[in-house]
Amino acid sequence: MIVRTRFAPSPTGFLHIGGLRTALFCWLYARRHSGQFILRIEDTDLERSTEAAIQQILDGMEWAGLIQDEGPFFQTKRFDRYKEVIEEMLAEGTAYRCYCTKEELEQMRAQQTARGEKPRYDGRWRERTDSLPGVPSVVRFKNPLTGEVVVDDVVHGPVVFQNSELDDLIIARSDGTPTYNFCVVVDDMDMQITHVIRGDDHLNNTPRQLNMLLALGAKAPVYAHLPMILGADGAKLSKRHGAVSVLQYRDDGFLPEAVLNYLARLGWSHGDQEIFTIEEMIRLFDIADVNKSASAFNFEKLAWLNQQHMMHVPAVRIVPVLRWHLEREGVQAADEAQLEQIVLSQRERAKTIREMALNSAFFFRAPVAYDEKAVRKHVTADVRPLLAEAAAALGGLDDWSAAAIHDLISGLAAAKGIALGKLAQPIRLAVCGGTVSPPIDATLAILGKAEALSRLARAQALWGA
RNA sequence: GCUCCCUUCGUCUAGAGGCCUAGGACACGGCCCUCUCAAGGCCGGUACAUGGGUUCGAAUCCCAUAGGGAGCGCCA
Repeated sequence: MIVRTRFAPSPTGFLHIGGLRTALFCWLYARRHSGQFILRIEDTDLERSTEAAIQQILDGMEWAGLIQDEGPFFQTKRFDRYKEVIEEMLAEGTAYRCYCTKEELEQMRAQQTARGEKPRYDGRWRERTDSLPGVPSVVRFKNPLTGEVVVDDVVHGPVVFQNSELDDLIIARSDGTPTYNFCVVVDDMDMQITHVIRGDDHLNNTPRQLNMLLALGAKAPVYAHLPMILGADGAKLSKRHGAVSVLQYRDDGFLPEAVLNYLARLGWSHGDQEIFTIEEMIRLFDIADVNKSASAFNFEKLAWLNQQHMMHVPAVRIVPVLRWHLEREGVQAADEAQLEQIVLSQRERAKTIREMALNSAFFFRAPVAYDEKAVRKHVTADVRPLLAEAAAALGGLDDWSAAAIHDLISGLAAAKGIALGKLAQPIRLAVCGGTVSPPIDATLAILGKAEALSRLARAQALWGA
């Protein structure tokens, strides 16, 4: 059997972190079993689905690297097929027409609620064969009245539902269009989905879908219902904390592999390992090991993981991303080798690549202002001559490598009997404008001799050194 | 209201009856390293929701209770 999983978002909003995790688990499972991952857009809600949302989902999936083997399929393009199945069911008697008006149904529900019962359709048209001419009708699935349905869920274990709790759901609206639960069933059957992996908010829909699948003579897929992701405060994910587009994570400077790693570790683990490459996730991930309980989204841990990935991945992996973020800050950076050096020296001091870009802009723009307080503290009367001496010595340095620069500066500091910091900080201020940068030798080396010396000269003139 | 699901440090988790005076990670505090900021190393505190069983023995099994969540649409 070839494993076939699917991710089936509805384009009524952006792809957020919860959807991405569902997609990831589907994708990982398919990859691990050399199966196929199918992308299906569930756009039957014509009112709320938008073209922008579709594009946004596609972009998000691409950024994350979760590439489908088949699709994207669109349910709106399959209406003929759904209609065909509905006709079949009507003919076979597994579905029937119901002529209740919306008002009638509302009234029925109101009465049931008043009696403390669960609101549901009472089956008043189930056995009728007549029709009301001129009155619009819907088509309902004839759900079994007795017995039970067992959803043998991979993460939850067997979950039993009584058929008596289930009512006859509408599969075709009065305008003839099919409804969600029905489309899912037909699609999963037609697309030969073997493993349905989705959020556990769908667990309650599963027995109905299973009954329909059985009525259609299809083989039931394996189900796995994933726990939800909550906001940092433990409440439902909202726009305030994480329910933003996954593309926002790209814009904020996160690596897709870090986001995926973080998502994988939400509800799943492999011993004490925290950092996983994509390959490791594929090799080690199994839905059977997924937890049952919901988990809260923790931004700090994601940031930490992002930095871990930045430090572990080859620097060239980061270069184009850094370039992209620099450009968004209005900095044009052409030199590949220089960018690589920046990544190497900055990645342990930034949680995100955006932060790295912000911290590295000074390499491309000479400081226009200097941290006043720091200047007062570090550029004291006694160090001014030393600064001049250092600048002069650097001017005579032919080998502009970090090692040579380091030898020169620390040699000078030693000769003068002062701590390295006494000299490094003023130089740092002169070339960066602030007190934070990579080690001073690396900073100067990356800057280049000409640029470094010109910045030093400018600062000296300003400070009267 | 009814049905279904969930419950180990603040957070993510390990834990499949004795290996648990509950392990790891993020965050937090302290120390070390140190030219800044980081990164790194070491140390520290904090958790089995509650109550009953079962058992020689329970975080682990069973039952209640409590709390949280989902579903109950001509939405998906």
